[in-house]
Amino acid sequence: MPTDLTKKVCKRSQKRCFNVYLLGRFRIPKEIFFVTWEQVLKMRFETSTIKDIAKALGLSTSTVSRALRDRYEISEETKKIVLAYAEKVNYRANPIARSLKERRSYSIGIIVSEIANNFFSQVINGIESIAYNKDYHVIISQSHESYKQEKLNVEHLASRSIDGLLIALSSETQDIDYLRDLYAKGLPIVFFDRVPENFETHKVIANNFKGSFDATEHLILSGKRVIAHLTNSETLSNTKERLEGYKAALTKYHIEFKPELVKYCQHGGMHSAELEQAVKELLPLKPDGIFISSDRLTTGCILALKNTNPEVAHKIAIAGFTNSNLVELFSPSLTSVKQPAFEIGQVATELLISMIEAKRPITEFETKILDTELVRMKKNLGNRFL
Amino acid sequence: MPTDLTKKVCKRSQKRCFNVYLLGRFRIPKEIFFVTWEQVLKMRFETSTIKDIAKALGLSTSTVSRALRDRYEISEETKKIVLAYAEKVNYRANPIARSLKERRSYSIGIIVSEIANNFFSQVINGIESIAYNKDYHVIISQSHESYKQEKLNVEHLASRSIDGLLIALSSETQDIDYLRDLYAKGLPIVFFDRVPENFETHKVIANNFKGSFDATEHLILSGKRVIAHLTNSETLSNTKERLEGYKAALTKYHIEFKPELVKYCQHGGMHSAELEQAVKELLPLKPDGIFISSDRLTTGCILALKNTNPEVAHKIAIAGFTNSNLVELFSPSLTSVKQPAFEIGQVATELLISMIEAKRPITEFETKILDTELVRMKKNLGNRFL
DNA sequence: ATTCTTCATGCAAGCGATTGCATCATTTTT
DNA sequence: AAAAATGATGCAATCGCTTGCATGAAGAAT
Repeated sequence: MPTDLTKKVCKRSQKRCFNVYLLGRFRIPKEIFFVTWEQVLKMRFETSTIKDIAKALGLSTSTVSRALRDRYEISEETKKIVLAYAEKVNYRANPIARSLKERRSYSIGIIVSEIANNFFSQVINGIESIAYNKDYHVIISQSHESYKQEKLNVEHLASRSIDGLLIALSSETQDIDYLRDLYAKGLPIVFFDRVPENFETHKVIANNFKGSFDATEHLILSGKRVIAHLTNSETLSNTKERLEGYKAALTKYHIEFKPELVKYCQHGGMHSAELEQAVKELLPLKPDGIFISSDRLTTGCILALKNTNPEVAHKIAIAGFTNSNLVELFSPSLTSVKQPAFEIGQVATELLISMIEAKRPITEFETKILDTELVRMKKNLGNRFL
Repeated sequence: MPTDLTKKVCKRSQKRCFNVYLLGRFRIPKEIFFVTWEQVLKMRFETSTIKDIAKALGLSTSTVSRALRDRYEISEETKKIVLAYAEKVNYRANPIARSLKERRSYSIGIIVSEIANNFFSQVINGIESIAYNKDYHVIISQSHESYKQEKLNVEHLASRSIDGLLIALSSETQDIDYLRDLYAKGLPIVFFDRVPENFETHKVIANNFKGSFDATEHLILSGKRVIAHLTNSETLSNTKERLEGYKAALTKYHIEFKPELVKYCQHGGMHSAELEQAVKELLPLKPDGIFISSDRLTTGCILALKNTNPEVAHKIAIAGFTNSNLVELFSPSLTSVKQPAFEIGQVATELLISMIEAKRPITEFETKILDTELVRMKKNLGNRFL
């Protein structure tokens, strides 16, 4: 790629010729330019390689490689020399070369709907805490709750040779055959938060049933009787589980379950119109409490309430899943169900890495269920500042 | 790595022997196991390579490679055949191999303090929007406002052969020599939001001066006269610029600048104690307005106010930098300065990619300044629901 | 007809690291 | 003393892809 060279233009086709390099009118010895360009490339990140060390120490590259990896074949003495020299020249193994040779990249892919979502960013922190310790890198992608985007990202990651995948499905996703394909080809996958049925692998979720039960029960115990339920796409695993928790609490207190009080949001609250519509449909039923089943929906619903019906916004008790650390700032205030996001990330990562590093195919899979925490609304606070 | 083999234990040293493989008591022909293991590795991600295509089509790998890359040397006919076949077998170039050969990875590193911060997650969305289009991958790392972590992450990324780096410095960072080193070695770097002085490269920032001026002026025009300023680490570029904007607004309205009304938070509000301390020191000065200069500080300060001095929290007017999309939910409500986060990400990425792909060293650098937006508090809303 | 261009393709050398096996000197065992 | 085992190291192939250059055929220019 000798940019200093004029390439001759072919008279016939008017395209640039190849194999013919001109400097002015003279054919020139290419070496001059090639060497220059090569040097430029070499200079860029002039890091020492195993070869350099080998040459400097009068050893072979294999010996150096083995010494660096602390293999038993190499004598202690040699190891010491190699290690010392490597340290001196600040040698870093080229991870790309290693990946090529070892057919793995020491990186794991993460797919979440939005990193801006508190729950997911906390999960990611959990993932990183484990991954970095075990010397894995993480590559984060966002699906923005779109199936198409999700699939694209996963395939992009797969082509980048990730060693494993951690994924929370988008609210749109129904068809996970593309994941099955990759899984069948040997890509370890661990699902978290939003997990599919009929997919035999490790999964990590919050105790959605209990979280919902607790939140709903809390509303009931505060005297609410007409409790609506605003929730995510019907297809998501946690939507179902949370609905069950809600129902169970109603049952326990002998409150009749009314399907019309349940509203699903296909896009998980990505569009505010969706939420406003749901709120609009719900209000005529005069709910005195709403239980909301996801982070984005919770904040979105309060916003929608405030925007469309400010006069009732403060009269309806709200309990919802959210990992926002700003809940205390919200007005109207609410009771929140916090998922153990950080831990979910940690556990999922541990499972994934165990799969990646397993010597032989795994046949036993677990679904880990971690408890949620109910953070009750500070009652007085809520009123004092109203 | 033939795991099916028992390695004989050396009687002398009690270590496992090498070069000697046993199956039960018999020395066995190693090939059997090696082949098996190789096959397992092969099977994992059984993707077709250029070699496979070449063999199937009776061409050389060079021709296939060139055809796939649409080089002019190859005839249209051959290209068509190769492309069709590649499509058929769903060929994907191995990016690792390509990276090794080309000495670049087609990925760019991002360092932010927290992805959970709305500003940064929006920046990241902007970065992705450009990067993915140009076929670059992004790798996100968080410094958590720690210098040590930041340096570690940058070096980790660099060793992963990123092609370029987008970075917003942590609030702790003072010494950027490690970045200078990498830059000198040829790593393109673009700074955004928190940029260093004396570093000749592209930078992208918000118009911090004007943003601060506007916010402060807004407070003044609402009748406030004792306006405190809560801000980030004194060393950050935007801290200085925002302070200047604040001062300029005071000057314009003939309000005396009082240094004691300015409080710096070294850790950018990562520790709530830091904020509570600042609030505690500020309140005795009886401010009737506070201008806060960063996302995390803004929310953190309101929280601290509410927690420590709920009785005054609603009496002090607050204006602050924040990109939170939940501002409308906050109580007390506030006036916010929104940075053009998405655009900052886009512009920074475009600049970075232009550096990466530049044919020759760049000597002219730009600092792009994008305008902020002032979102005024909804006055009635603020009161009606109090 | 001869020489020069133009086109199309293949050869082979890397990129940096890993690793099976050969080699050889040195024990240890029989 | 001969045979076997051990210990330390090097050779060379390989991962998948890119690319400078050689090659050889066909067409154009002289």
